[in-house]
Amino acid sequence: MKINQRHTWALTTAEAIAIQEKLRGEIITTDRIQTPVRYVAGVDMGFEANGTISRAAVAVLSFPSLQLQETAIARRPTSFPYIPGFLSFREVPAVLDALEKINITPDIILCDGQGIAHPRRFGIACHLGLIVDIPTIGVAKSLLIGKHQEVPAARGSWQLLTDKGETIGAVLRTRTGTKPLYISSGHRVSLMTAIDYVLQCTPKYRLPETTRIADKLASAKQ
DNA sequence: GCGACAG
DNA sequence: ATCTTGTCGC
Repeated sequence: MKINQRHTWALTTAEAIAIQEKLRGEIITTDRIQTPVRYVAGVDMGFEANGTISRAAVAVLSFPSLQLQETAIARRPTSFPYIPGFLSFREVPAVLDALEKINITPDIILCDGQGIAHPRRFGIACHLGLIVDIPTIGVAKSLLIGKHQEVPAARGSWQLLTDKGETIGAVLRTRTGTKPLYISSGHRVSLMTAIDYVLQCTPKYRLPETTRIADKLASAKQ
């Protein structure tokens, strides 16, 4: 698929903050999804050589059948350190390389990390969604920011995630008795719709099938 | 100043 | 994320 970059990636944290604060205004948190949704993609990262090489993997699955359709892997030198709040500057460049190799344009992308559940409301799902202009959902395995009440143990249970009086996402139990996932709008997807798609993509395990497959690809070097 | 802190 | 074996539990 085609990709139109919005800015360069060799940045200081001060420049990164300026970009986040500028681009956050373009984020759409209501549904602007091409329906019916036929393809859902998952992206995940792996690192090699003490973290100096970034490896991104993309898996495109059919929806709602969740059958694997296409995969791609991309490698490139890591150019930004891991700093909480700036994950997209470290991971998005390699993810874009991998997405460029994909022939099927996904209708929705599930990202490994937060969407607007971020200190400046601009997590990796927002950043990626804005650049590729495809609906994105933030699916994080742990909390970055926000508070929430205890989530009941049953699959499908969820609680709102809030910060400074704002709703920024939801904490969702995708499998009974396992740790919940942190869901938030990336771009062009509302929170309720995000919860719905994440549940439809987790028929059996805690993590969405999309990210599970991308995860295997990103780990299985090659 | 003291914690918290996606992957 | 990554370094790493066996082990506890459904």
